[in-house]
Amino acid sequence: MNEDETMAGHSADGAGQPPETLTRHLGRRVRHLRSARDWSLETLARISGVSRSMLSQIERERANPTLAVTLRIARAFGMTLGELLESPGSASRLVVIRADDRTYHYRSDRNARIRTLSPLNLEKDVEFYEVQLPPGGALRSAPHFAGTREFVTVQRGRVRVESGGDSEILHTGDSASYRADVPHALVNVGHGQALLFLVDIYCQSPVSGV
Amino acid sequence: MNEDETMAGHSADGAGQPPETLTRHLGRRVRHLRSARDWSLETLARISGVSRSMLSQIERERANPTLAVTLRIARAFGMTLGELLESPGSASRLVVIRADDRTYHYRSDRNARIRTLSPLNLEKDVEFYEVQLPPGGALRSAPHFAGTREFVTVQRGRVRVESGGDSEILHTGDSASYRADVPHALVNVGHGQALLFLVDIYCQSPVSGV
DNA sequence: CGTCTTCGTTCATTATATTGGAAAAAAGTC
DNA sequence: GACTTTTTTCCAATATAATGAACGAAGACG
Repeated sequence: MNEDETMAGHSADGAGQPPETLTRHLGRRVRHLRSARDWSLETLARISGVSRSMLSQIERERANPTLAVTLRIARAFGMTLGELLESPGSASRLVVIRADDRTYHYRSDRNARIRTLSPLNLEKDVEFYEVQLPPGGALRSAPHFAGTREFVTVQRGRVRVESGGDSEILHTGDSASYRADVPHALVNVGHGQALLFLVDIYCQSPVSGV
Repeated sequence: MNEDETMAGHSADGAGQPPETLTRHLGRRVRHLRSARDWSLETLARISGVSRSMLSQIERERANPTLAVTLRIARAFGMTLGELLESPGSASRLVVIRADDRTYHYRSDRNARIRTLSPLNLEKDVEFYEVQLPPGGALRSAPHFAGTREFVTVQRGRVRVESGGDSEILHTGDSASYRADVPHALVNVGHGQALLFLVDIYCQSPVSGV
């Protein structure tokens, strides 16, 4: 969620990485996946149709393969290209965030109180927040990088949700999804404190296969 | 969220595609993104550092670029490799789900009551649910495809969250994130009704930049 | 131990990606 | 329309991806 400067540190970073890191990641990943299956380079070569040499080079981070070669490798592991190139789910263990853990109180001013419900150490593809808006309080956001969406649900109160030119009033129990790659806002238009749960989604849904 | 048979239709599809389709998709996408910005091949070439010739070939589906070249193009558009290779986000507009809309009441039995908070017509990369568990009620799930994670927050009550071999008790206001690609469960261990908000994440997080 | 097999790396060759400049096509201006 | 400019495509040259065969190391076996 990239709401305002107060949250700058939490925004997804759309900046890339040097190609070296990409091939480094790929190399490590292929090596790991292959080991996990107890396959030799020869076995993977046969299954994937990519030469042992190339696989060896990839694993030693000496290669910059074409998309087609990369896809063949992905398929050999029963994965899409996206799955191969992305991080494995981190060894995500059960991580608990306690109600009183101040680390996750992200913002508390006269406009809004926001508490992060998702761990700070996860990559920022999806974020989860509890948002409390006092009467008249608002959470306004600049557009975010392309494809970003939000889900919100109103647990208490009455809130206007705005996205691009659209807006709607949400009552308690109502939910909404909307684009967050355009200016957007949540405004408490009721008389009491509003309580919202907000999901920010930065990742794109996969193309079939990639 | 793919919890039980009652939700079988909601899982993400990981199937692949032939290389020709990959380069076809890429070609069309690059052409479209470039047009949308009103950039010439020369402009994109300058920004990306990939030759005009290569870009032209890519757009005409004549090229099988390396990962490094593809990444450079993605960056020129301010995207990660994953974003370039994946479908554009659907034309997500503001969509509201009302508290009393029965369409989104997903399950209501003696173990759990679940209401979907995200629209049913979105691709199933992230789903958002309200879950009510009566005392002793439980929501048990089989493992899900690799990389699936969940976030949960307890709005009321006391709940045990289990994932793989781990488990923790969550009190009101507590949150957790955990792997959902292993057997997992949410169990109401308190004396009253528990109210949870649950986020299911099917998409893989991008490698930084990919 | 010696011999054989498997495995990963090296190396030279082949195949193909990528480029820069020229040519052709398209667009813009008068 | 003629002319100029811009854009895209073509083409040959260069760079690099990808290969198959050889090599060296490690492991298995008698």
